[in-house]
This record gives sequence, structure tokens and C-alpha cells, in this order.
Amino acid sequence: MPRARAAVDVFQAVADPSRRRILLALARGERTVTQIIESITLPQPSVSKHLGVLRAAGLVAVRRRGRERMYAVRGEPLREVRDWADTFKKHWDQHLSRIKSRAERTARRGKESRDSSQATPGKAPVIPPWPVWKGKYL
Amino acid sequence: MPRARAAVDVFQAVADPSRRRILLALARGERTVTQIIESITLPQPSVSKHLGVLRAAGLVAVRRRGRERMYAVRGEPLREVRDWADTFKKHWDQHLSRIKSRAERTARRGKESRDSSQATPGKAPVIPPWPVWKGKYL
DNA sequence: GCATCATATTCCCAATTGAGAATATGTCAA
DNA sequence: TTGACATATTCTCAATTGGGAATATGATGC
Repeated sequence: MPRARAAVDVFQAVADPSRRRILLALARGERTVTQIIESITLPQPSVSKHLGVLRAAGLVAVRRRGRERMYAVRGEPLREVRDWADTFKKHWDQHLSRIKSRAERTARRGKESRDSSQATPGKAPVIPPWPVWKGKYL
Repeated sequence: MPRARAAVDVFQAVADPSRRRILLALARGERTVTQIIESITLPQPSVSKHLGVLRAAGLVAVRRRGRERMYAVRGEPLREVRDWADTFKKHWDQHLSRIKSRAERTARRGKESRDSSQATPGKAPVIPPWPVWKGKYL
């Protein structure tokens, strides 16, 4: 019921592209906020705010060095993300073989009349052809 | 700079816990919307809407079976999530060893210029102790 | 102290989000 | 056709979000 806040939930924290870019910039080693700002084009307050979210999610660690702050990746929370996605590995392995078998089936019969509107009683494809719009699946 | 919409971006789509639960429910095989509703406690319109988002992200496939609809996981987009998170594997592998080596380096007379913020000569941990609240890092 | 650099915080705003209720669409069965 | 069932869509609402500008805090050097 409670909405997952980006300030706490790793998946939410990682959902923002700017934050992923920040993490990527930090992947090679510690960076100051100024260095991060240089690598990704984003105003300083935004970067600081994103860093705050990443900090709240435990994804970065801070250390003071003089008047600057060194940020470093703290990758451990990402393990959950990886493990979760990895759970579905079989589903993306299976995907191609499914497409393949479907293609073979379709090729064996000449033309397909209509697809998702009516499933053929004998063999109903699990994965229908997917409408694509702007490079994304609809 | 455009905000990533959940209806298109995989990371966003996966950021919602309810949607992750739906995917988990589908992980074992095709399910009807009603079956999904039964496995996760959430009102039907919410489930349908979440399924719409998952569909828009290419994470599920639909197939009609009579008056019901069978949803199935389409895991391929999750590969990007996994690969991205996997990029940081070294950061959770090397986490402890990094603290260790840095502690050793610093202990060996930390020449590292001025850590004017109370660099306790002897050990300056890269990762400060992390405040935890409700099992999450703050 | 004072000016300056580095970073964080606050405030405002438009857009997105997710829940919930009500309603609409579509399909089967009698 | 009528009615029950399965699912989707619409609408409203409150909360969250991210950007931008302005401002605040904090450390350094003179």
C-alpha cells in the first residue's frame, strides 16, 4: 500500500536516468560533485539532490576532503536488483526459442490471417507479435 | 532531460513494487488477470493498470482465451536491467576489500595531503557508518 | 573578518504517479 | 436478447517527482 519512495527504495532510486548516469560516472572511482557535474550535463542543485537520493538508498558513500566531498559507489544494494532481474533469465532465454518456433510454425503454414483477435484452437501462440511505437513495445 | 515515463522505460516500470509482484506471480507461467488479483491483494482496476504499464514496457505479453486474457512474462527487457546492475558487481565484491586496503594504505602513514576534516591519522574509512532506518540506509 | 569556492537546501511549479470508485467494453451462456 | 462474468478505461485526488532559481551552509585562504 505505501508507495515506494525513491529516497529509500533501490529500484526507485535507480529508475531515474540521471541517477544512473551519476552512478556510471562514479563507477570508475571517487568523484567530487564538481567532477560529476562536468561529466553529466545537469545543474549543480539537481546533481546534489540526486546524490541525496542515492545516498538515502545506500548507493553512494560520501567523504569530505577539504571543502569538497568525494562520492563513491556503494554497489551492494544493487545486488538485490541484479538478483531480482536474474530471476527472469529463463524468460529471456526462452523468448528467442519461442519466437523461433512460432516463426517456423507460421512459415509452415502460408499466410497468417489474423493474430491476437482470435486464437487458433489448435495451436495458440503464447507470445503474439508485438506492436511497436517509437522503438517501444505497445 | 525528458523524464522517463513508467509506460515506456523498463527501469521505471520495474520500480513499482506492485508491478514486481505481478511479474513474480507470472514467473511460474501464464496467468489470468483474476488469478493475478488472487495472488496479490490489489483491486482489479489497479492490476489492469499495472498490467498496462508492464505491457507498454514490453515486460508482459497478452493472449485472449475466451473472455479472459492470459498474461505471460516477456523477460527480454529485463536483460538490460540485469546487465546494468551487473556492471557494478565489482563494487559489491570489492566493497569490503576496498575498505581494508584503504585502511592499510592510510595506516602506512596517510600521505594523502590534507584530509582536513579530522582525518584521524591511522584510518579514514571510505565508507562512513551508515544510518539505518526501517532496514533501509539513510 | 572577508571574499570565494564547493556543496546542500529551500521554494515554486508542472508533470507523473498510484489508489479507488464508477463505468465501459467485450464475451460467453441460456 | 438478457444477464453474468472478465477485463479495461475513465475520472478524481493526493502524493511524489524532477527541474530551475535563489539562497544557505561550510571550508579555505588572505
